[in-house]
Amino acid sequence: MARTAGSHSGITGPKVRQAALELFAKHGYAAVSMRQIASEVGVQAGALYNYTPDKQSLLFDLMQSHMTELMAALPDNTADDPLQTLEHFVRFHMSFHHDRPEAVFIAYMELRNLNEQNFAMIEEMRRAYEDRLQGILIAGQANGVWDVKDAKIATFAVIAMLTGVNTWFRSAGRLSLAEVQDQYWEMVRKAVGAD
Amino acid sequence: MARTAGSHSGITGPKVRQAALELFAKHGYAAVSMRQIASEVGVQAGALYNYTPDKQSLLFDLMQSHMTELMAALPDNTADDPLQTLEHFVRFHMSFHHDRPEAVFIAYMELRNLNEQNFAMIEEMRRAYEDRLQGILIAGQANGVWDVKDAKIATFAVIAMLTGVNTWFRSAGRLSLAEVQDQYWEMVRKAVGAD
DNA sequence: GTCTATATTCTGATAGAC
DNA sequence: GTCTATCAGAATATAGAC
Repeated sequence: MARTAGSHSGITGPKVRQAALELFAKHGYAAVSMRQIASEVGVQAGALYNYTPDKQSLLFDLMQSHMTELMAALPDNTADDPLQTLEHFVRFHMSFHHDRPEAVFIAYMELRNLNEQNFAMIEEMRRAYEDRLQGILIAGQANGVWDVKDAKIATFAVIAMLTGVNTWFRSAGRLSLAEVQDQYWEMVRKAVGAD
Repeated sequence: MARTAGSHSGITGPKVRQAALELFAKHGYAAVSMRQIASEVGVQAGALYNYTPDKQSLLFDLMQSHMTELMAALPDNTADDPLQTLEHFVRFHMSFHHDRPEAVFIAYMELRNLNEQNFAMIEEMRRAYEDRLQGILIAGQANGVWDVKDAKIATFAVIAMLTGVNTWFRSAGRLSLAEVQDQYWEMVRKAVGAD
């Protein structure tokens, strides 16, 4: 998008983040230059440094925002029925991840490009999210609603299965997201041994 | 590892591939320079070009070798019992992927760094592999051994679930691979609705 | 087959004008 | 807040000596 030199849109900050999100998701953090991001936004490379101290912070901000939004959007585990709580989690995870494929992709692919301190912060947020599912699985186990041998392993299995949908699902395809959600929920329900 | 300048080990080719495998898996294709690979091997950067025409070919060779080995190692679907065939696939997938974490990581993470033609070749091999699992699921469905609504979706779900083990499993951890295989097989068996 | 040296282009980041 | 110009270094790949 061409811009008049020196003009002030007032929304350059968000545009920088959006351009970085798209380019990092498409080509990878290491393969994208600050000049490419600037070109996408419509400014010169130097102007980016009004919005981020460096490239690493840009990546971290994107990942941190994503994880914060994920935790904020996650419904509380307040349903009386563990089976219903698990179903809510499954459907929530699938729809949330479906809505932001670029951020999800970056969150999984660019962990190794975070510096040590930033990596630790993102990992902690990821663990907190996984703990929510693990808590649901433990609760249902305690109540005899289902039968999982090891809640931690089941947590990993379910999250990997659900997140994998992003690699193949396309809205224009054979099935709607709702249909895919139904089928994944059925597989999860059976996998944990619920009736 | 230091090397005497000009010495001829006779195994530089494999060492180049091994160094690239490790470095690409650890830091990502785009983040690794030919100089880094050369340094790991113990030669100067220019010498690498006796073994690969360019960096892209090095990546492609690693991924193609991995997929070729995967297809070659995959057992034929010749068991009489579909349930046993599926169990063999699950255990094979888990142990094969456990044995070569670097190659698996690269095969999943670096697809976007392949050029168009190389990408098409790798994708075709991946599809052939997925088709093998899909064939198993369709056969068991036809025989009434289990009940999967959509074999393609179940294929994606199972592969994502199994491959995800590589992101967390460590041999030194709480559980052995055999124990994890048992638990994943139980979850897969239940998920497809087999007795 | 490996070396050294180099061509050419690109990189993240900064300085100072406006 | 954005520009132009620039620094210092790193990138892939090649050429030619040995």
